[in-house]
Amino acid sequence: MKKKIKARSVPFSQTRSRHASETAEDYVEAVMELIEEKGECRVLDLSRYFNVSHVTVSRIVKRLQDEDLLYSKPYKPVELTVKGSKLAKRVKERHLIVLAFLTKLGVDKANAEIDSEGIEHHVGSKTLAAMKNFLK
Amino acid sequence: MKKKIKARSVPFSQTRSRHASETAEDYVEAVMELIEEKGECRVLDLSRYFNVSHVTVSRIVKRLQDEDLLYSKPYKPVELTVKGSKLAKRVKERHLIVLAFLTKLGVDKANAEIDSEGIEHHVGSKTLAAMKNFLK
DNA sequence: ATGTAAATGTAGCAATGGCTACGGATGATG
DNA sequence: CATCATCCGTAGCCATTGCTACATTTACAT
Repeated sequence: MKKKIKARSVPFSQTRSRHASETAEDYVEAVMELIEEKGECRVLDLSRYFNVSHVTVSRIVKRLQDEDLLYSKPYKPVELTVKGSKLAKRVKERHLIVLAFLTKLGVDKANAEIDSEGIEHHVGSKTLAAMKNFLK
Repeated sequence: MKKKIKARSVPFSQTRSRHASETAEDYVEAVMELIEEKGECRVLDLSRYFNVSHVTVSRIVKRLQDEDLLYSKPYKPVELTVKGSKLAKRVKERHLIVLAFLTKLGVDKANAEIDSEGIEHHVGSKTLAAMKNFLK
């Protein structure tokens, strides 16, 4: 009599690990932008960028160092590893595509920027390709 | 000499509270779907749906009861409050629009389902309107 | 060279969402 | 009405991401 419960489509994307990956993507992207903008990226730059305390930033930076995405010595600027730099480029490119896509769809700049920051982490390769295609 | 750090566009969407809202949206939507599908929604139905343990579900259900979105008595099915039901309807409608949108964009069904579940939480009213317009 | 302000680190707390292990409640079946 | 499988709650652990308060380091100015 029981109906089988349809499991959701992303069985292994447990919330916690998915969120940790999103954080990593946000941070490497921010570090790359900040280095481009002002030559270096300090913990406080990141805390202002994300509107969180420097404590939160420094703990996350530590974790991303363990994941070989960032590196920095105490009291020194944060830099990207080769791996982090590659990830940052992919993330930024994806972000720009999503932003351009929403804009072309007719969303105003302010809302396109807000929504693209949330949406970008969930755009898979197929959806990204479809967006690129729409932009042509 | 210092450049001003451009704060990100969503200053108050701190990661933690944003994630808690997404969880609420996912749960009310799931409860509504499960009640439609099989007449009632048990904790174990939700744990199978989300692929998490029943303990995780029951803690989240408790929190959402405090937020007046769900209610249930011990060992009884989970039900939606009026507030939860309204939220669920909005969320489901938005979900369906995002799914239809991605499909019309040319994304295959499987990927459209996966991505829409992540994207839906970040689609603001302006973007949603643009998607609806595209569907016409 | 020294002192001070700014930047960063450390300690420790809370909320959220994962888990296992265990025990109590419910309901169907004999 | 007793038993047993299933369902659910509780206890207690961990990780992540918030925070405040306090300590330390750095760097610049005098």
